[in-house]
Formats: sequence, structure tokens, C-alpha cells
Amino acid sequence: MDATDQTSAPAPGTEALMEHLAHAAACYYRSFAVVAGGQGLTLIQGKLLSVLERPMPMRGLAELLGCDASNVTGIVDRLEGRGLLRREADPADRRVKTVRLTPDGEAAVRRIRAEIVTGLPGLAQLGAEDRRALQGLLDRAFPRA
Amino acid sequence: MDATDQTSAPAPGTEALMEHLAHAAACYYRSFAVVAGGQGLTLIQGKLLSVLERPMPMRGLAELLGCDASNVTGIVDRLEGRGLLRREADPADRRVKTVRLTPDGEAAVRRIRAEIVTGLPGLAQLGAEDRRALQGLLDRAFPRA
DNA sequence: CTCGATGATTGAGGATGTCAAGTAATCGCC
DNA sequence: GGCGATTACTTGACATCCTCAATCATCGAG
Repeated sequence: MDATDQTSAPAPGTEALMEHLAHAAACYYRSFAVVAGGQGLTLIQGKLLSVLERPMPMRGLAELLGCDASNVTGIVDRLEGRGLLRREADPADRRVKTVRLTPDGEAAVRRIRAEIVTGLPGLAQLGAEDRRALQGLLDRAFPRA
Repeated sequence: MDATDQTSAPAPGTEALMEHLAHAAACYYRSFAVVAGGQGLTLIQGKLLSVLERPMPMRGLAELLGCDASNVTGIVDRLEGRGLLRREADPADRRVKTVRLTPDGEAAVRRIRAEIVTGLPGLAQLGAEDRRALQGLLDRAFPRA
């Protein structure tokens, strides 16, 4: 609806597609926040725990979460204070601290994974065919590496 | 990859689909944050402005953003201090303050909308057919009302 | 061994978020 | 009209998130 869209409007609906995407992302994060909140966790705390299926150094967490390393220090502090994860020394490099979920932390992640689906009823109603299609499209729209 | 997946695996790929969704949402918000940051705005400030295509009371903003009304007060304070929006009195209800974008605010929103696409190159490469399919699937997975 | 780079932490400072309390105005009901 | 309940917004207190600059310890290359 503007003058010079010649640069970036080769196909119709880009604007609308972005809005749908924004809505989907908002729904996902809202549900995640509610589920995490049910465990007394903030969204970012839940995200950090979810990412820790395998132990990982602080640095790796910062990159995965897309924030500064000093930020991770504080978040891990609070989660460690609650006994949901531990900092372990890396024998190969004494600068590195490997972060690992405790059994309590693993239980929290399992609960989050289980509940996040129920918070998104529309997703659960998609048939197997639609799920495959959606997953494939997301994979192409947001490639992994 | 654990013992008892029988409890929550009614359909194939639910777990994987959630991961793809998480990845897509993370990509979208990361790009949005970068674009907003380019204007000296935080993610939530950019979101609030984007939502203001039509003027809206504070209450409506709080509901749309999914946060407490007192939180909106602070965010709107900062944006008003920068001249990106205004608070107007509602003649029909003197309790209500209607928030409206200034021309500068509208320009900021236009810039964000224009740049957000370039931050998601995978999306731009989707053909018209795929975009329609993706939009339709998102619409069913995350219904509007 | 020395020097530069890296992993993690700390402290300062701003932004976000919730909750409880308070003010002002509206609405429902008599 | 008048009165209580509700609603819209703000304020203050407080925890969390987030970035930046600086620091310390360690690693790796020359």
C-alpha cells in the first residue's frame, strides 16, 4: 500500500505473512511463559533449562540464548540456587564451567515440555499431514545452520 | 530419546514440531530485536509501536502485549519522552488515555516493517505457493480469536 | 616464557515485569 | 440524585533481565 515497493514485493502477502508469524511467535512465547510461570520460573529461565538437554559451558548458553555472557551468569546463579542445575569444572579447560541439569531440573523440563502442548490447542488439532507440511515450511523459512 | 515416550507421543513429530516452532519464534524475535535496536528501541518498545496502527487505550495495549497495565505506563512514558507517541484524553471517558503514534512514531514503524523482512532471508526465498500454505497452516495452528 | 585471546564474573545502570495501593471517573442500582 | 462497586491509569517497591566496561584466571601460539 505504499509507493515504491518494487524492491521487496515480488510476491503477494509478505506483509500479511509477517503478521501471522508475529502472532504465532507471540502465542508460542505466551504459552511458554505461562507454563514456566506455573513452575515458578520466568520465560528465560525455562528456555535456559530446556536448552540444557546436554551439559554445556556458559559461553554456549549465551550464544544459544543470544545474550551477553554476563547475563547468563545471573540466570544460572538463580537456577543453581534453586537446585535445578549445577556448575561443574571442565577438566580439559579450567576456565570453562560446564552447566548440567540436576534431576529436579530434568523434571522441570519434562513438565514444561508436557504442558506447552496443552497451551496450544490449535497445534494439537493439526493432522499428521499438516504437521509434516508445517515443519517442512518452517525448516525452509528458518534454516537451522 | 528416553524410556517412556508412550505417554505423550500420540502423533508422530509433536516433539520435533515444537522444536521447529521454538526455533522459528526465536529467529523472528531475534531479528525483530536487532531491527528495533537499530532504531535505539528495545524489542518491547518496537512491538508496542507496531501494535499502534490505530490509536488504542493503555488497557488495550496491556492486553495485546500480555502484561500488566502498570508496565505499559513505563514503556509508554519512555516512548512519549522520545516523541514517538502521544497520550490523548478520551472525550467519552475521562479515565481513558488514548495512545496515538506521532509522525516520527509512524516512520519508525515503517522502518521496522521494511527491515524485518531482510533479517529473515529464508522467508523471502519462499515462493508464493509456500507462503500461502505457511500462512494457512499458521492460521489454523494459532487461530486469531 | 611472554603475549594476546578466551571463559567467566563483577558492578553500574537502564529496562522490563509483577504486585499492592491509591486516585479519578464511570456504571448500576435504588 | 446519590452511593457502592468497578474500571483505567498511575505510583512505589522490588526482583529480574540485559548490556557494557573492567577484572581475573587460564589457554595457546610463537
